[in-house]
Order: sequence, then structure tokens, then C-alpha cells
Amino acid sequence: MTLKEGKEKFIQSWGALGSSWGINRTMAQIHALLLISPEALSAEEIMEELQISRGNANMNIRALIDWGLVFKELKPGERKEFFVAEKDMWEVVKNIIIQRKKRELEPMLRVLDEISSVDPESEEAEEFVEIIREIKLFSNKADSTLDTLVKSDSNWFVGTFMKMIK
Amino acid sequence: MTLKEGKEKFIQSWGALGSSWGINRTMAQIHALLLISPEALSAEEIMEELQISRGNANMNIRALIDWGLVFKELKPGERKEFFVAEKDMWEVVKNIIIQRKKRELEPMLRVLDEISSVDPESEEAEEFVEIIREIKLFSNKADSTLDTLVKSDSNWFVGTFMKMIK
DNA sequence: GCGAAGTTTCAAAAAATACTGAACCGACAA
DNA sequence: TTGTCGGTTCAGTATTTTTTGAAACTTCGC
Repeated sequence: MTLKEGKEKFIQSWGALGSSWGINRTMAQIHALLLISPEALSAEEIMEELQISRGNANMNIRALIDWGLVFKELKPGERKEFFVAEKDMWEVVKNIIIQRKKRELEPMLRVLDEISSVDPESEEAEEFVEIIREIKLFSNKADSTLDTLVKSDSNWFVGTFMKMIK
Repeated sequence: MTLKEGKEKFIQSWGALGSSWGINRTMAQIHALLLISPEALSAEEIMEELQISRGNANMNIRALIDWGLVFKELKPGERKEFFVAEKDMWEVVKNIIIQRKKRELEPMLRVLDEISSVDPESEEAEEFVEIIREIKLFSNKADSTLDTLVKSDSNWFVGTFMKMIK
């Protein structure tokens, strides 16, 4: 396989993966492109490589920076902005966990709290509150487990953890 | 908050959560409805409750069964099919991990393998292969960690694990 | 075999989401 | 002050995804 084919295949597949994760195809492709790029790239270069418009590139780069997956890099003398990806996969996963926890798990916890206040004025209502209580319990545990996970370091994750639970 | 409001809010929120997870809104809503339903429901009842068409209900119920999140229940005497949700959240999460691993992580591992065969005939190609190698290493670790996680039981997950890593 | 009750399929329509391109903004140099 | 280079925004358009609804199919009792 040639380098060109390999790069294309990677960008392609990473894009597809992203889209089953609520991340849009282009955003994931930009991330893929930067991941495999030893040098920082400018918006122009990204547009060129992926054949996308300036607006599209700009919006998705912004979003990647928001997620902590890409950083802006200013080269001395150059007016243009350049971009590099976080290359450490454990950092990438950690950032995704942090962001999704904040955007999804935490709001859900708040909703579950509100819902628990349903008046238990019937058999049915009591059953409902009980089911919600269980979901809340589980979610809280997931929440703190993720917190701990995010604080732990990569070596722990890939090394000790696996042996410990075997 | 009344029972009706509570149920609606839960179905609503679970639906929204689903849609940021590559699961479509309706599928997540059906799942939510079944989760909080002490009794098995028929397709008719689901259609009625969520105001959706027969085709939509059928397709999404099938998909939920595929994911192992919902089971068909046949009541003696009745010709209709009824559906119940898996209520144990740990089982729900486990099934989602199993399915997504199969659908997303495993294909990506295969792609990474193919890509590693890029000829290292230039500096750039060597760097590329090296980055891919790192991603592959990480993905393999994630793969086996998830395998182990899925084999472990709920109590372990929520109890021991957290204390161990603190 | 026929009709009733229920399920499945899928082409077409609707809705949601992403992308484009052009206008606009700001910083800088001439 | 003006022109250029880049970044940002966003209304309109294109694409993708989801939903509908009707027809086809299946199963069963008569």
C-alpha cells in the first residue's frame, strides 16, 4: 500500500468512526489528518487536502479546539494560524470522556433528580420513582468512576488495571 | 411533579441522550418508555404513547432487540407480541459496549492493520507508519480492557474497582 | 382456501444536519 | 487611508437521516 492510499484510508475510516459517535464526519477527518501530520497545518492546507470550504474548515477546527483535541500553533513571523492534534491517544480519550460527561451525563443526572420528585400517590408512581432511583444510583456511580478514570494516568490504565481485574 | 410529567421528561431526556450517541431519538425513546414500564407493551401501545407510525415503531423495536436492550415477550393466548426492556443498567451498558466494540472498534483494528503495510520508502512514510502503530497499540489495549470489563460483574465494577484505583 | 390480526418492508416525503460561499471584521503595512 | 491577508459568521443550499404509510407477507382459525 502506498503512503497516499494509507493516509486516505485512515482519514476515511476515522471519519466514519466519528460519525457513529455524534461527531460529524468532517470534524473527525480533520482530526485524522492532523493526527497523521508530523507538521502543524494551516486552514488552507486542511481545506485543500479534504476538499472542503473555508467556513466548514473554520467551524470544525474551532469545535476540535473546544474539545481539547487540537491546538492552535502560531509560527513566528507568520500571520496564519497553524493547527496540531493531540497525539497521545490516552489524552484524546480522556478529553472526550471529560467533555461528554459534562455535556451528557451531568445534565441527565439533573433531570433524574428533578424526576425523583414525582408524588408517589399511586402504585404506578411508586414503581416509576423506584426505577428512576435505580438509574440515578447507577449514573452516579458511573459519574464518579469516570472521574477517577480521568485522573488516573495512561500507564495505570493500560498496565496495572488489566492485570488486576483478570 | 406529576407522574405524567415525570414520564414525559424522562422519555424526552433519554431520547436526547441517545441522539448524541449515534442511537436515533425514537429508538432511545422507545427504550426509555419500556424502561419505565413495569408491564410489557405491544407495538400498538408504543405507537400510541410516542405518536409514531407502525413502520417506525417496528424498525426501532427490531433494532433494540438486535442491541440486546429489549426482549420479545409472548403472552399465552395473545397473538400480539409484547416487549420488555432490560432493566439492569449494568447489563444495558455491557450490551452497548459489546455491540459498539464489534461494530466500530474491531473494524478500525482491521483498517489499522492494513494501513501498517504502507511501504516505509520515505521519511514521511516511516513517520506515518509509526503514528499508526501507536494508535493500533492503544486500540488493542482498549479492546482487551473492554473485553475484561464486559466479563466482570456489576458489583465489582461499582464497588471494588473504584476503591482500588483511588 | 379465505379472511382477520398482526408484522415486515421500502419508496417517497419530511426533518435534521452539515456545507458552501460570500459578506464582514480586524490587524497590519505601505 | 487604503489594500491585503487571514479569520469568522451565517443565510441559503445540499446531503443525510429518519419517518411515514401503504402494500406485501405470515400465521392461524374457520
